[in-house]
Amino acid sequence: MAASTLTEVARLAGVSPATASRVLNGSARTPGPDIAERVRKAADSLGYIPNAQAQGLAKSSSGLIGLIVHDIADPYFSAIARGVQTAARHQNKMVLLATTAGSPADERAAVAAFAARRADSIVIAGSRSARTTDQQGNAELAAELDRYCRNGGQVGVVGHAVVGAEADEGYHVVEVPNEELAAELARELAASHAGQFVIIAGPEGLLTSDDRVRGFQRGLADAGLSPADVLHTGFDRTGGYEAGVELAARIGTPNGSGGAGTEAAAPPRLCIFAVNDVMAIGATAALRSKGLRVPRDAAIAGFDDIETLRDFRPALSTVHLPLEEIGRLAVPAGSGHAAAGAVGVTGEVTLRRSTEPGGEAAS
Amino acid sequence: MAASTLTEVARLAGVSPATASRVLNGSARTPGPDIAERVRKAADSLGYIPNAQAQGLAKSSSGLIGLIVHDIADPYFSAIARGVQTAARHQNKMVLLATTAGSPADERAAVAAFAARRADSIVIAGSRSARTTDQQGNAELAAELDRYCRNGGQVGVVGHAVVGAEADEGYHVVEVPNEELAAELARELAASHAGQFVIIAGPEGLLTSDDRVRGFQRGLADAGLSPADVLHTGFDRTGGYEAGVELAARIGTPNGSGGAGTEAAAPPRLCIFAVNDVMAIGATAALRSKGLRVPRDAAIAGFDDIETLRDFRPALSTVHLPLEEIGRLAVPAGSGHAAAGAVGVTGEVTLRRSTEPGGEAAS
DNA sequence: AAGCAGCGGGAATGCGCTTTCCCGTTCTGC
DNA sequence: GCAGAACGGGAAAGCGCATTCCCGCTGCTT
Repeated sequence: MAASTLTEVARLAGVSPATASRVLNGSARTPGPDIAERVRKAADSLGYIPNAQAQGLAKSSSGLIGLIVHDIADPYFSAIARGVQTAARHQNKMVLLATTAGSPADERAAVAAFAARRADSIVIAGSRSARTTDQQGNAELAAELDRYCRNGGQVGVVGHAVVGAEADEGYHVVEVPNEELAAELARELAASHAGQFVIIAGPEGLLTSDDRVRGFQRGLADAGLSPADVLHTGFDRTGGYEAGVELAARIGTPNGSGGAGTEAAAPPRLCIFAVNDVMAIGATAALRSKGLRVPRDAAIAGFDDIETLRDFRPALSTVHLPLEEIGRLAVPAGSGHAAAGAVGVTGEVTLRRSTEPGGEAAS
Repeated sequence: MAASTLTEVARLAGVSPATASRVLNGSARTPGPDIAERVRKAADSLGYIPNAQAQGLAKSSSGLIGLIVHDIADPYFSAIARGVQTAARHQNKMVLLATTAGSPADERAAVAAFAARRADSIVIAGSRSARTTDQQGNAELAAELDRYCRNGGQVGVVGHAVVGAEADEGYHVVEVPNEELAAELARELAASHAGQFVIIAGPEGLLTSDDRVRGFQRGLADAGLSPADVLHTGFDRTGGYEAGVELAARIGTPNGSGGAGTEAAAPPRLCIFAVNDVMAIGATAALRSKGLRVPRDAAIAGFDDIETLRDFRPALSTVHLPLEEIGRLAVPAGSGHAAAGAVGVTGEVTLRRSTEPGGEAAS
């Protein structure tokens, strides 16, 4: 028993398909109430479900929003995805998901797939990469996006404009002030920390990471401090952990435990900035596994303010980002002319226990 | 400049649309190599992207997999979503996302929308509800699903068969042994805990929650203990927090802090089972906010083993569930006959610090 | 009373693609 | 050497729907 079609409904109702179509979708022309009723009843009794593909073909629009993320299980992306989903619902559209692990080639493929499905708009949430190995991929991605836009598609990008895209029409970006916020974080930390600063960064060339690093260094400079060491590693928990292991070695044996050959005087406490929360958590875990304690033996701060991590102890100092709102803003307005351009969001430096200056004293 | 069509490609290549179609999609009949080359070149130069809607319409299949979750930002669901996404990729299909907050009405609507898009299969990940207020909604959902299956759709359900669905063809469920695992958890905990047991459960009628509660009680009974108190609350962090506040009051002032009117002898330590990790975290936060410490003043265990929470301290005792695998298994096999039936996964009780018996003694 | 606007309904066309059917050609087998 | 098979290509018929155009009708104007 195949799904019933509009024609069947029309036949059952004793009207033409045209009329049936008119009553079942709010067309401009509304047939008489009696007929409408008949059609609706027929549709109901047949369990009629319009074929969205056919509708899309005829109207050339699909009610689809494409969403591209690196990894949907990453809390950063899933928070954004929630926002996108919310916005989609308001436009009553559905969201098509693609995960790409950040590979420009995969992203290009995803854009093409979305274009093939005639998605009304595309949201790209992942951080862009500027590595030379990705250069070609980025160019192709940009070309694909441009073509999509030229064909009337709308695209919203989180964070950074896609490298090399010629923002025609219908191309807008949600600007996240990563650099400014990181600078602010650095300044606030600098005010209360005497020790050295270290940055745990993502792979070089990952724009979001680079921005945050740059901002943090600038903030340090603003405070009259010299630049922090930068450790490049994976942009995830594992990366943070590995960097944490290295830093633990650098910090040395914690005071109080009877290590051999420890210096007599405690060195000034290290202050670690991990470019995202998940990395910060990983680093903290590594430190802990080496017998070090946060914030006693090292202060640590992250970025993003991931909700799931909010109950983590010591409470993680971080920069709050309105992730869900970012997701909402990233989806292009359904109706109306394409508002090309950029909207901004603001974050907030949120200092918590993990960078408490009193850390040295506390248990 | 509208997207170019197959016909344009064909014209440019000097062949018929039929031939062009045959070369651009692996049809059974492959045209001659010279012609194929010509067509491919034409397609390339035009930047041809096939219109998936039209293809779908013609082939009546869409390459879409519908995924229904309560909330994509919930780490439980996003982990499953990752698995689904992986499986989809292997079938090279795309996933369509719908979030419903667990409302059967919304789920029904989502299924209808998926059906309208002619999704090849649907995965329902959220826990089913058996509340009487949802009864009608559930029935409608079941009916919608049945219809979808009858029309050749495949559906995969995580956890529980949809109440009232008549498993025709193409309906399969990934069985999660919630009850057994909860029982096992209870038995293991019972072996080392002298104090009372309390369960923080989700809303009554939420099947996953009910199963876990039932299993835990059974495990307690197996160990010769009387049933635990059950607190029903929200199935999320907030619910856990609220329950935690109440339990904190029940536990009373922690030993050592100078509360007035504390009993002289420490009462046996409470052992709390929250039916999922996120709730357990919420409860822990509540306890902590009341000055209580885990596991010293209360032991606590969760369920799911959410990855993002793995660095939480005290490390949360829980039941590990292979969430990603569950997601993968939930998506119906793309090709081949619909393997109706059920596949099972196994979890593993994972005891960690939060229920350590030595908790009373440790700092 | 005749003419015209306006409306409710149907016939027909096309969206872009797949696929069946058909036809002309070349290759095979006896 | 010729019948028939096998093959390579094109014409055309949909897939299910929206929509334009058209037609007969009612109700109004002058």
